Amino acid sequence: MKAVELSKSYDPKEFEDRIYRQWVENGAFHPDPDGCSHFSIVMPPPNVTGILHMGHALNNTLQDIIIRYQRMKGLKTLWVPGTDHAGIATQNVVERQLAKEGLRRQDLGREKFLERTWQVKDRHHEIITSQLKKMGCSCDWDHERFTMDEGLSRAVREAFVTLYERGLIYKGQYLVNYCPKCGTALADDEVEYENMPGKLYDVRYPYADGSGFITVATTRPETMFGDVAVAVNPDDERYRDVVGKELLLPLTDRRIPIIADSFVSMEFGTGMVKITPAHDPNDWECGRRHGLEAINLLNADGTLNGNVPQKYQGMDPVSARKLVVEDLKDAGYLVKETDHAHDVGHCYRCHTIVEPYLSDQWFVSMKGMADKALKALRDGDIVFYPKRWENTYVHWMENIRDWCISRQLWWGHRIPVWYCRKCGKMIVSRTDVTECPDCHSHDLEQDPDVLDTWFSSWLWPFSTLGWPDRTPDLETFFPTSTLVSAYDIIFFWISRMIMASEEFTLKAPFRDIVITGLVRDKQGRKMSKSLGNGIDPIEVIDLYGADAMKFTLCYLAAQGQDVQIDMDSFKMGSRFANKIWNATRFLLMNAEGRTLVDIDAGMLSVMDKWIYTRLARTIETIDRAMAGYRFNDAAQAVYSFFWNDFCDWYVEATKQRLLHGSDEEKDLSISIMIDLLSKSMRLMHPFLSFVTEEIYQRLPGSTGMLISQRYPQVDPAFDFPVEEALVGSLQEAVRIVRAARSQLGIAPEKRFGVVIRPSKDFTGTSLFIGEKELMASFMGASTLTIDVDSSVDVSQAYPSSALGYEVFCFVKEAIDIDAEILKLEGEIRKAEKNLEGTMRKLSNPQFLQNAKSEAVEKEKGKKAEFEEVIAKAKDHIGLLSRLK
RNA sequence: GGAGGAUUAGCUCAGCGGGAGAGCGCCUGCCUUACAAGCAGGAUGUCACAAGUUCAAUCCUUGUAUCCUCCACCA
Repeated sequence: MKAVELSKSYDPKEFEDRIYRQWVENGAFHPDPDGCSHFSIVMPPPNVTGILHMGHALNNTLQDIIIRYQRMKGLKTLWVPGTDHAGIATQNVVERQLAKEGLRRQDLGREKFLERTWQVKDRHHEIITSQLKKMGCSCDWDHERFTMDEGLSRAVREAFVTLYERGLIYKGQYLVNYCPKCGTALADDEVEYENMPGKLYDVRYPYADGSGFITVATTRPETMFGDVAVAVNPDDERYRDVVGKELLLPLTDRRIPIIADSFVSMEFGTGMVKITPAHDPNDWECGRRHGLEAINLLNADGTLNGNVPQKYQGMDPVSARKLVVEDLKDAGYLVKETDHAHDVGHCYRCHTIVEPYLSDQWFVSMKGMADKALKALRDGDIVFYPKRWENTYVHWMENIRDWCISRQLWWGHRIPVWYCRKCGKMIVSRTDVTECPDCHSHDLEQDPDVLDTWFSSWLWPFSTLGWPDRTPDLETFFPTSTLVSAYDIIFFWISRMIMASEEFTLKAPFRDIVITGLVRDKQGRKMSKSLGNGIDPIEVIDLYGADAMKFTLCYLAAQGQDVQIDMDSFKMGSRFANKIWNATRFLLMNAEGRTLVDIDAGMLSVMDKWIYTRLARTIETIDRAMAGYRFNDAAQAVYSFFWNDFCDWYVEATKQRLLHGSDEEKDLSISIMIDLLSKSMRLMHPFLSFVTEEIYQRLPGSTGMLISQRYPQVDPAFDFPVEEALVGSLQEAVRIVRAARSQLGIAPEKRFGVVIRPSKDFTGTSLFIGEKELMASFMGASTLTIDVDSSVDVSQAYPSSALGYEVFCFVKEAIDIDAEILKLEGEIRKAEKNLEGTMRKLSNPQFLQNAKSEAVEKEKGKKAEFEEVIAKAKDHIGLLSRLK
């Protein structure tokens, strides 16, 4: 057989792109039509505002691992990729560009602005998909979607109109969170609160009848022009008599009443609150309870409007506050100001201070949907990994508020509502409307607002599969199997997808919800553009390769925990990929000219049996880990199997046979190794996709692509637990001699005699005798004698002990006898202490009664073990003393 | 004000009822014809603190401390 040679050093650049192209060209990412059952994932669509960061890399790495694993398990797998139009965020990007040219979006007009935004979308989309490909994501590109493509736009309209028809969408004037910079309403959860220093102002409001004044406390004196009352707690003894009296609002001459409402805290401030319904959510509620008017003070750009005195008009609230405070002070109304830190809402996109703003908006009524979503969890239709996120989910669902879905933006799905300019009729429609059904006028105007981005992404798991049509894809792949997402969008996205799915399809959108941690830098800070501490996945790939990145992330991704990394972290994965490469290179070198033979269990040596058994245990570990989405456990299992078991022990043990054996031995040996290597490639493929594919295709006997091969399963004919344990003893003996050599400072090239003296009941004696040469070579021993009956005189040797046997090294000249005796005495003390603990347990009747029988047996075993250690150590001290 | 997470080797983190682990770093010795991105050996831990449950606690319960998230919010 002519073996293919691997290039001398591992260079992922040489093959990663080529392999990816090959996968795509061969349709390897398409669902296997013959797959037994389906397995599907929809990718959380990245925003087209930017490029992918490490969080995306982690997220998509884990999805790719799951998908590749399930695909190799023989399932019909589909991974749907796509991108999100990200309304506010993308519009902001374009507006920033325009600002650099000194333009506003209004200067371009809606149509031109959208054209430009589509260009930005296209550019970022291009980058994002190329990044996903570089990472090796095995998503089905034929299924790629965009939240504003034609099909998804239709789904959005369908959802909107259906909800409207069910009475779950309504329009009205409400107090909403409003970002003056973005010029749009925001949903409650799009507001981020930040603690900021501020002042609490005590302001006098005089009675209208001139009989004195009361004092209110406020952090926002500039909103006083919108005050419609002052409220006190009805149980507040201090103010019982003043309820119902009228006040004169300072700086104006408006009269407002004092009312009683139990939301007012008696402890805070003066116990008197100014009620400004148009500018505070609590006041809004209070105003509604008392039938009070709401006076809006703001323009759409966040400046003060005509409802405030002339001199403040057009100012922004912060500057107006200063001036109002000055004026109050001058007029003698300001009693005092105290420092008062409080949380101020900011826009999650542009970080401007958000104002409560009274405006006409569209809302979705959420309560009923939340109940269904809660039921889905209770019924076990959805399961969170890790489980603790269920609390967060339940808490949010139980406290849900109606969702403001209209945005005063241009980029997004236009609200499918038309108004007749002639008769004023409102038409909600799935299709574009050109004629009023009532008055037949053609003078119609579509609602200028667009929908919240999340109103399209909450449909993602089924809209991407063809909903509202009952497509074959929808029939086959919905509900999807698993969702992988970071915890920061549980509310925005995950919860809402569950609600939408239950509402529109009567099913949960996915069963398993895998919540990943966030990627942080080594200082534990979230990676962000503003901090400049982000790591670019592409830079990692350029430096170390996609496999190195993927494997490292997987290895570090303990379920739900944040991962802290820097550029150097990826060396770990890189070294591992390099190790795989070189091990393969060695085997292929030795495959040159050999004839591969079929392997059956009868041909196996004890080391062969051992490594096959290690493989079986590793497969089990990975299956268990993957079933529970414990990716780090799976990564650890493949790492230690391949590196520690396969390379360090098995390949080393087999080298003699491979390099110096007979032709038959060489043929058999290389055949087994190629088989193991091939299985290892399958085993590792989900975690290191490129390098395993590249290697697999060069292995003799390989057919097709690795990506489409079956995942290894435990083969009972190649599972030898007894031999596995015996080789464990053999390894221990080797370690003892190596350690003795190292600790006694004996040069590597120095060879010496070793005697192993097994105890009578040791089960490994015949194995040791059979593998004498192998052990001697591992130990660097010149001779190895294994002698149960102790006919060899060991009085001149350096003694060590293990469970079941003793090891004697003939290196008398190197021994520091006194130091060794001290060491042995230490060992005895330690063993005696351990023995004491064990004896305490064994003499405790409660332990014998209550503990599991395995625990008792183990304890008995330990007793014998400690006794053996002590006896041998004492014996060895005797031997060493005689050496003096 | 609620909820959750973290606290284990110098660093980053696994483990989570029955004798403390990994990677990196460090020390010692080796370029042993796959790999110096390597091989062999080694050192390092009151498993945050305090009580409790248990025959047995790094692991379960409660409390404390420090750090970090999220949610709610009294002007």
